[in-house]
Amino acid sequence: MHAFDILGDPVRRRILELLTAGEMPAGDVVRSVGAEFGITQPAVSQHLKVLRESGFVRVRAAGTRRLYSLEAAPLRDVDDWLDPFRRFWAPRLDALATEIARGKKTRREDTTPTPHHDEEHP
Amino acid sequence: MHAFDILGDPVRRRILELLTAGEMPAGDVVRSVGAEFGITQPAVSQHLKVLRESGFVRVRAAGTRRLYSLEAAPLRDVDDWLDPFRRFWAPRLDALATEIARGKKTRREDTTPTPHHDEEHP
DNA sequence: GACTTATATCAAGCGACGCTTATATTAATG
DNA sequence: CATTAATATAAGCGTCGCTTGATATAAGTC
Repeated sequence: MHAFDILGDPVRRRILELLTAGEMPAGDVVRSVGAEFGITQPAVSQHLKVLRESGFVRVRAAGTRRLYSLEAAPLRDVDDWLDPFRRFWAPRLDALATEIARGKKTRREDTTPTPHHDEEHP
Repeated sequence: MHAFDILGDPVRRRILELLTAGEMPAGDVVRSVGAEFGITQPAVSQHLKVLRESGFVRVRAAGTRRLYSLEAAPLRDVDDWLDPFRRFWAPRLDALATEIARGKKTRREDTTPTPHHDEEHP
């Protein structure tokens, strides 16, 4: 299942946002998200499973609790996918800043951008 | 329909990637994507419709042709959604660089990040 | 104006996904 | 050891999105 399919679901997006605050037991996620979306415990648990199997989150057992935490990699992939599109709104010049900011490997030999659509119709 | 739902489909993602090269007639998209995914003209046309109605692309008529081009806004929204997660992989320090790079409006009063999971259970 | 080209729309089928209820599993607790 | 708490799994069902085949629209061409 592709990363974007995972993020297609609002419940899953919300779960990821929640985990931004740090590790959290499944029960807390269930209460929070369950209340917000009006869905049951199994429903949330299944979303957690999807997030687990797609590598978006990690689990750690603590007694009967399951502590979930964010896993950066898949989201980073999404971020990378966005890369070719950034030039459509990034102010230019900052190309370098972006490189630095996002810790780029190599990419881009600075071909003149040519943003889309150039009216020349008669 | 949420931006991530739009991007959930691989055909639509490919179309957007194609349009990265600039404005392109529907027919070209049909041939390119159609061949790559083995789908018909109506299929592609409907994906274009979805992209149109969700604001990911813009159309311009030129005779019987329809010239499609990228629209940055929705992708930018996705980029913005990723923001709270960036600290999970961005090397820190670059916070400033990122701001510059991504042309941030205001956001973030620089609260100490505190990346996830902090064990303190009794 | 008939014909072709380019593209959109419609109707229908199918499959996948998410939700629910019920139940299983495993750990803590008395 | 029986019971409760926390979480996961199973089975069934409805819905929704994707694709196809057929058709509509509209602009160029002869």
